Amino acid sequence: MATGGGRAIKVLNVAEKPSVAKQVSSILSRNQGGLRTREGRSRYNKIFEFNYNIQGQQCQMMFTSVTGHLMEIEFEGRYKKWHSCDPVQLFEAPILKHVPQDKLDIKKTLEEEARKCQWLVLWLDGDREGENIAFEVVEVCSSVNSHLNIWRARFSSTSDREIQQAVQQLVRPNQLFSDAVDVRQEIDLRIGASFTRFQTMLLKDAFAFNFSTDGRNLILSYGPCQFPTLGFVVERYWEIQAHEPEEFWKIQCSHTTDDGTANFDWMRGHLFDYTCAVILYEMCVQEPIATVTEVKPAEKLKYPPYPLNTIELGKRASRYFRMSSEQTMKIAEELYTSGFISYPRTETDSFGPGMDLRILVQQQQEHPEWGPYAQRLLDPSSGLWRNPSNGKHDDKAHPPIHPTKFSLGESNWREDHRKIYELVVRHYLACVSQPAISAETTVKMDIAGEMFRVLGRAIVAFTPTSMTLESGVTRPPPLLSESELLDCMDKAGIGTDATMHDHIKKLTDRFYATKEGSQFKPTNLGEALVMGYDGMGKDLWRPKLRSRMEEDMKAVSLGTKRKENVLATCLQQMKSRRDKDKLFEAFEVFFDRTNRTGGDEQRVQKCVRKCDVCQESDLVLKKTQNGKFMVSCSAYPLCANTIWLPGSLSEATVTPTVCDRCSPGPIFKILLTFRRLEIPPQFSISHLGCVGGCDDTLKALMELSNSGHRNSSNAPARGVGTTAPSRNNAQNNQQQQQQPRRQQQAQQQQQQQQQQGPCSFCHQTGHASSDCYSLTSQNGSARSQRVNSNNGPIPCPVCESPCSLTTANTESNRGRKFYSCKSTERCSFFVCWEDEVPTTRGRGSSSATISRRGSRGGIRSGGRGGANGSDVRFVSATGEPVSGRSCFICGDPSHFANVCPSRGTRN
DNA sequence: GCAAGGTC
Repeated sequence: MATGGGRAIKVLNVAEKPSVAKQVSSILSRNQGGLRTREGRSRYNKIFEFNYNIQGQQCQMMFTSVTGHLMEIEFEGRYKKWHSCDPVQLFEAPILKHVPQDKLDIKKTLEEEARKCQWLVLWLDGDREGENIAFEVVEVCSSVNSHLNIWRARFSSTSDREIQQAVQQLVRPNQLFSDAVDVRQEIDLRIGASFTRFQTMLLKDAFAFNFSTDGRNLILSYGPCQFPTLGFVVERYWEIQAHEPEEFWKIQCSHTTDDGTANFDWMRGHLFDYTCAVILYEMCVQEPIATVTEVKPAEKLKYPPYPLNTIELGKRASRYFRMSSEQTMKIAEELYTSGFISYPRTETDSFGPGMDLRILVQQQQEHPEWGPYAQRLLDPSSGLWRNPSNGKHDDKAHPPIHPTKFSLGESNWREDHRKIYELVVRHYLACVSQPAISAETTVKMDIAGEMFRVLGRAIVAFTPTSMTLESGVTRPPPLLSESELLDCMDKAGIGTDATMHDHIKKLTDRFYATKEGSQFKPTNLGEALVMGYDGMGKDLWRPKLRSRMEEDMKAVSLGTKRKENVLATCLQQMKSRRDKDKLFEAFEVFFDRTNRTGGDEQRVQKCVRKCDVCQESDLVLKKTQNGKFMVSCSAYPLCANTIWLPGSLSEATVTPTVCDRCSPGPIFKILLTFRRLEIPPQFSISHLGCVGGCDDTLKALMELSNSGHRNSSNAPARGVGTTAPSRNNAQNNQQQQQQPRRQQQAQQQQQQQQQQGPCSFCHQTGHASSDCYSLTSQNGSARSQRVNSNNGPIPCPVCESPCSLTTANTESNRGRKFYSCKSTERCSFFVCWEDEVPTTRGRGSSSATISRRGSRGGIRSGGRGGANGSDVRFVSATGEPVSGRSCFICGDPSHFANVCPSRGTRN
């Protein structure tokens, strides 16, 4: 660094935001003969002036700021309009970097000041974006003063020590860090703009969307952050949809004394196998003395949270107040600008060594609610104080969010300001506190080898007051909450702490998701988009794409990958991913088609005749995306004249042959090719047809198609304005969407069957010939098993389905036989035999069928219920053996325990 | 009319 004693040089200092310019100026100007402030061209970005000595060089410091990025990138003029080019061209279209209109004031200030200066010192934040902004400032300043000596101040917080150190150890800006951001910007712009234009223009008019856009223009945007965010919401929704409730069983045990009731948890949790649960339950009721094996008093410490950063603030505000992350940031921003809390956009969750943490507590002593606690914290005799533990995040620019000024609540605060301020204060007080201590006693006990546990009770030995076998069902997870969503995004590196809430808000703004309380539910549109992109490549909506990009950016910033290579590879990969068909397929699941041309619906389009309705345009042959052919007016939607051709068509081509019978002409004949299996045998698969009315063959086939012949189109043979697909209104579509998928499938199947007409084999309705029972019986599957029961599994006495014979494998019940119906979905037959299966019922299988299920740690559910006159042995609730048919819960001989009214009848 | 990232 050049040094010298002589004349003072003029130094232009630029910070990323006005607050930093002010803070740094006030630190550096201390004891330097005063700080002067003057206005710049931009009303927010003042200029501070003071004298300072940098390594022996006397400097006249001018300190101003920008407000984040000074420049933006955009496509060259001729590519700006949506219809100016094929969106795919945006992958290569020239890009310009320029200072936008609203930043011109700042640019002017920089130019004016730079002309006067010899040095430029860049005080931008210490991250990649900061480095990129630094180069934007360099570009503006160098353009008016090419002799500037350019320096970079590196500081990780605005503490006095850091700032003093940074100014004495100036370095050069890092071009590689800045390059990484250039790559990110270009990729985001090209991918975002190209995919957004592509899918908006393709889909917007091609489908009838069943929601209101509140008068706004519908934009189907794609972005490398917004899509993974949507993906998290949709993925959870699909998980809920796919959940199949499964029944489980658990032993509930309690003990009541004068002090109250202690409910013990079965340490197995629950089992999915009723048979096994019954065996274990029986063992317990047979030997009901509970032996307490362990009484363990323990002191539990609840540690304070890490210091607060933006993501944690968002998560906590959502959890405590159900406040959206967007609203939280807005309020936090307002509290920050009015000086009550520190800068709210920070990753940092640890306090640096320079901060006076006690002063912040002292400020809070007067508060009526938490003031007394703050006083105790400061009292050394209380032993409450503890230096905060540190998290692992540090953005090197800001401290964790903390209160900076005391307030009892300001007159202009709304309830949300009060809540967020209180959250920040309480979180801070917690951070500097000792852990909370709670006393907890764990009691473990053993009943017949089964372990139970209760927390917080001191019990020594006893007989359980009640012991029951309870059933329950597994439940799906809840919809994704905002707090969970922020967590998912944080873990996957989607967005930054300052932009996460924007990506979340975008989901609702774009009608991709709705917010119910604090939970997100995808709309049909959101689900359709993710489904479409899933077909194009799962990574397009999963967080991996962004993570991979992040890795590449990191490599660019370290110099291990070249900027140009990363850009070219990434864009090339994305360019090839567009797939119209996949998007159409997905949207057709959720929405009805319009006849407006949004996409490439008209794969075949040729004039057949002049339209006989509007008398102006042509009737043309069209093929829809789902393969149906129609002849319709090219003036649609002004004229809706449409003739639907048979659904059994595989191909159709307009020929130059003119019909010599129909008028007014010319009417061109269409070469029709049918699918053999879908038309009656007497018809030829190839036919030169006429839509003018003379063609009896075509009429017959259209008639068949219309009458619900197998695989026919459901659309009318001819109609005006009635050309919509079978799901013909949005409300219907909406209702359908709300039903579980399985139910929809069943309904669709039923509808298909109704449309199919009678089975061609047995001439009965309700099924297709491919599913005809008369065929399956010939194949010797289910029916032959029943017919041939002497050699096969034992038939269930209730429903005749095969039954299984299970041998218990528990230590004390090893060898006991359980006989249950395999059709557990439909039949509840279940019975326990003391000895072997009665020989009169045929030969039984001897293999044990108990199998463990890994993920749930339970055992597959078996049969249940039943009332059969066999030799059954059960025990009563008091432990006495009950022979014959009695219920072992209440002892009533008229029913079995599994249908005992005392615990409710199932099935 | 499009992205994501700064910040006021």
